[in-house]
Amino acid sequence: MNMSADVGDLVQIDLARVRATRGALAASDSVQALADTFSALGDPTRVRILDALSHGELCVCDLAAVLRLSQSAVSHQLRLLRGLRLVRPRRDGRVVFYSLDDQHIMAIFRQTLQHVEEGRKPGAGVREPRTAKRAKADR
Amino acid sequence: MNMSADVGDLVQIDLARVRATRGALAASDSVQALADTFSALGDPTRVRILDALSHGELCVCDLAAVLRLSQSAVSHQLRLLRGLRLVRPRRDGRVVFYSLDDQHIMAIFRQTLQHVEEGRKPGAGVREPRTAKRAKADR
DNA sequence: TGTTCATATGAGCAGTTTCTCATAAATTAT
DNA sequence: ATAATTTATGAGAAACTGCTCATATGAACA
Repeated sequence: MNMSADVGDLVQIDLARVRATRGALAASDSVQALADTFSALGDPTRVRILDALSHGELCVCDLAAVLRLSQSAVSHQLRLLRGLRLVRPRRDGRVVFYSLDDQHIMAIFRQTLQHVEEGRKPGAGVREPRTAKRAKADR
Repeated sequence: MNMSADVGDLVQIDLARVRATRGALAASDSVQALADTFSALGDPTRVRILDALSHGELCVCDLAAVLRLSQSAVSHQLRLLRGLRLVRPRRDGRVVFYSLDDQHIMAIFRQTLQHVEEGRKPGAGVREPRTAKRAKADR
């Protein structure tokens, strides 16, 4: 284990800037919360679930049909999304309807899509066609 | 392999709603792009990198010092973020400075934090303290 | 009460991820 | 050129993810 750049190692580190930046960092609570949430959004299946629900509530059963996934897979994912309050259940008899729990999410989708589109613009040629994530993507 | 709810299985599926919703789903390109991007944001280390860079550009070396990570780890993560055009490199001699490549990201961070805060509000008691993601979180 | 339908959950496998170590590549200075 | 410094990358280990299968739980109805 060699943390390489513990401030103090005599590398060419701009100590002033390092300390200043450190002082301005977000609380680790916030960092963790952000990562948890994005992590939940960082899966095609869950994006599709949220996208589907954005058009209105659906029961687990219909949701599975819409996305052509097994009921079990959908249920597992819903539990995760529920835990992060991204979706909300409403029981009606033996059926459970799910809906988006927070309109922020769709706004975030929109903005993120904007970021993505931004990249496909004429100007700057794409340096690296995103090989890294593609792996997971094409699974 | 039992896709359970292929439309046609005679379960209690609302065929009309299923088909309607299907027609309104986002293109799989967009879904994939969203998932790829969120996936990149869904890791504490990368969130911290972006947060640090949001205060101004930093060379790899300083960034590693700020976050107390190895140079190698930072470099690997930067490659990933670069691939998704979340950060951009600028070479100056043998040093490479990285900066945020898109202001959208900080806006997305802000909105996502809003979502998170929303949950900590007085009203609705937290049903499930986010056990699922905690695992990864506490790694 | 017992059966049926809808949803939830536990276990386990196959594929990914992220880190570390070792080493290559790039750039400046001697 | 050679050495020194900074960044990039490949390989491999340990941990994590998302799916399926099997089964439990919950609600409605005979």
